[in-house]
Amino acid sequence: MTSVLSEHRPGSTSGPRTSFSTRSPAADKLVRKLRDRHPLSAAEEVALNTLLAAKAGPISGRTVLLDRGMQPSGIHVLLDGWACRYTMLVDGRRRIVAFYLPGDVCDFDVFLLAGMDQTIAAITPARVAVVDAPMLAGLAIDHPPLTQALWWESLTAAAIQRAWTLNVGQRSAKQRIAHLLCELYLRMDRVGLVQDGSCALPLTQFHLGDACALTSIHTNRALQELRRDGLLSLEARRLTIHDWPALVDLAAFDPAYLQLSKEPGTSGDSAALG
Amino acid sequence: MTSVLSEHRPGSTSGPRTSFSTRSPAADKLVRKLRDRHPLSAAEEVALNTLLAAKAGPISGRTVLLDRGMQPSGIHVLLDGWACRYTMLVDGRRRIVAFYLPGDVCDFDVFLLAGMDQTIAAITPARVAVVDAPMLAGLAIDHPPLTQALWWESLTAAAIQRAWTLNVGQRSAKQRIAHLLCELYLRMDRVGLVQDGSCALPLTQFHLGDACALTSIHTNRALQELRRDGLLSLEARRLTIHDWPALVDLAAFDPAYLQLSKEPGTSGDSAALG
DNA sequence: CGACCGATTGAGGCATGTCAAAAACGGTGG
DNA sequence: CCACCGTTTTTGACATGCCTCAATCGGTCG
Repeated sequence: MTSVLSEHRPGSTSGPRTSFSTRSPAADKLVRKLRDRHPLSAAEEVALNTLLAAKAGPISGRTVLLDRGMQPSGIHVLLDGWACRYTMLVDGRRRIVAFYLPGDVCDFDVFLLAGMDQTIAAITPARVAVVDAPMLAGLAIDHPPLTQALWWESLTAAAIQRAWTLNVGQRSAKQRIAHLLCELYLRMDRVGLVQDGSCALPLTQFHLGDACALTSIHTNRALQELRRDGLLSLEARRLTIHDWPALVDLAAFDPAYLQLSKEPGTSGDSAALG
Repeated sequence: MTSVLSEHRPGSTSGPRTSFSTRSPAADKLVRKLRDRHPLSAAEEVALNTLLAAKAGPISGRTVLLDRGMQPSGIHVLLDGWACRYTMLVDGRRRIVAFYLPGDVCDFDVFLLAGMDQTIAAITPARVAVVDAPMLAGLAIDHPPLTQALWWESLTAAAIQRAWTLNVGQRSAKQRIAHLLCELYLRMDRVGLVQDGSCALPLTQFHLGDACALTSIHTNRALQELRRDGLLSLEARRLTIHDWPALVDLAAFDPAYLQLSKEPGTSGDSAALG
C-alpha cells in the first residue's frame, strides 16, 4: 500500500465515479458524498435531491446566509459555490473557522435553537437550498439511512474542525497554508470538482490568511515559497497541484480525518487505479 | 473583586439544580447536561443512567482509552475524572484538541468506522463507561428524545471545537489561557462541579500550553499575569475565579457557544441571581 | 479614466519560542 | 522523620517567526 500513496494523486479517480451520478447534476453533490461512505437506495437519493432542488435558489457573492444572533430559517445546503463561517472581532479582524464547498451542509447547528454565535456568508455566487428543520427531520424519519448518513456528515465536519484547531495551533505559516490547500483539494475531489490535478479555489489571500490565523501579507510570502518549491500553482482562482506527495509531506497532512476511504479494507479506490 | 463577584458568578446557581438530581450520583452528570437543554422523561433518564452504570469501570490516570488507528470497542462516556484528545507530532510535541470533563462523551466519532486519527487518554484517575454503539443505538431508537439530546450534545462539542480554533488562532497568550479557563469553569458548572467560585482543574501547565498552542514556559508567564491582575488563582489543582466579569472581558469570552441558556430570552439564570 | 480591490515588496518591532537551569512540590522508601 | 527522586513550576537570556506600517503595482469595473 505504500506505492498507492505516490500513485494516488486525487483527481485521477473522479472520472469513473462521475459517470455514476447523472440524476440531478446540481443538487447531486451532497448525495454523492453521503453515498460514498454509506449506501443509499435510489429512492432515498431521489427524495433528498428532490427536496433540495425544490428549495434551491441563487444568491450572489458575499450574501450573508446566517448572521450572529439571527434566528435561522432552516438548514443551508450549498449546491454550488463557496461559503465560509467567521467571527468578526472587536478590532475589525475576521477569523474564518470553516469553509463550505459545493455539497456541504453549512449549519447543522440549526438544531441548537439558542441562536448562532457566528456568521455564515457566501464567498462566490452560489446556489443554496434552505430546508426547514422539520421537513428534513421528516425525511430522515421516513428514511433512516439518511439520518445516519447526515449524522456521519456532521461528525466529519467536527473532525475537520479538530484538524483546523491543530493546523492553526501547531504548524508554521507555510505548513498551515499547505495543509489547508490539501484539505480543500481533497474535499473538492470528493464532490467531483477536481480535473487534471486542479480545481477552482475562489479564495483571496485574505481568506486564506484569516483561516490560517495569518496576515494576508505573510500568507502571500508563504504561498510564494510553495510556488517556488514547485509544489503548486495558484492563480486566476484556480489551484493546481504539481507535487502531491511532497505537498502532503511538507504539510504533515494525514487525510484520515476526512473519512474518504470507501470501506476499511476493501480499498476500492486503489483497485480502480491499478 | 467582591460585589460584582456575587452578582454574576456562575456556580452560585448550582445549589438548586443539584437538589434535583439524586438518582445516580456518579453516572448522573451526562443526564444532567442533556436534560438541561432538552426535557427527558424519568424513564429515559433511568434507562441511560442504568446503561452507563452497568458499563462503568475505574481507570487510572494516563490510561489510553483509544489510540490512533485502533478499532474502538465502543463509545466512552466519562463519569468522573478528566481526559483529553491529542495528536503527537513527529518532533515529539503534543497538541491537545479537546478536554473531556465528567459527563462528557469522548468519541462520538466511533460511528465513523474508519478509525481514529487521534488519541484519547485519561488525565486523572477516572470512571468510564464503554458503551458499544449498537446498544446505544438501540436505546436511542427506543427513546427518540435521547437521540435528539445526544445529537445536540455532539453539536455542542462541535461548537466548542470551533471556539478552540478561534481561540488558538486569534488571541494573545494571556487571552487564550483566560478563555480556556472560562470555558472549563462553565463546563464544570454545568455538571454541578463548581462550589463557591472554584472548581477542580487537574491540568498541568503543559496541558494548558498544549491546548492553547503555547509552550509551558509561556503559559506559566501568562498565568502569573492573570494571578497578578487578581482575576483568578490556580493552585493545588484547583481553579478559583476572583473577578469573573473582568476575566470574561479580558478573554473576549462569549459563552453563547456552550449552549448553556435554558431558553433564549427567558434568562432564568440571571433572574435567579438577582 | 479614476477608484477600488487584491497581490506584492520592504523595513523594523514584538510576542512567543528555545535553551538552560534552579527551585518547589509530592510521593516513596529507608 | 529524613533522604531521595521524578514531576511541575518558575526564572533568565537570547533567537526568530510573524505582525505592523507603509508603499507600489496590477487588474477590473463603473
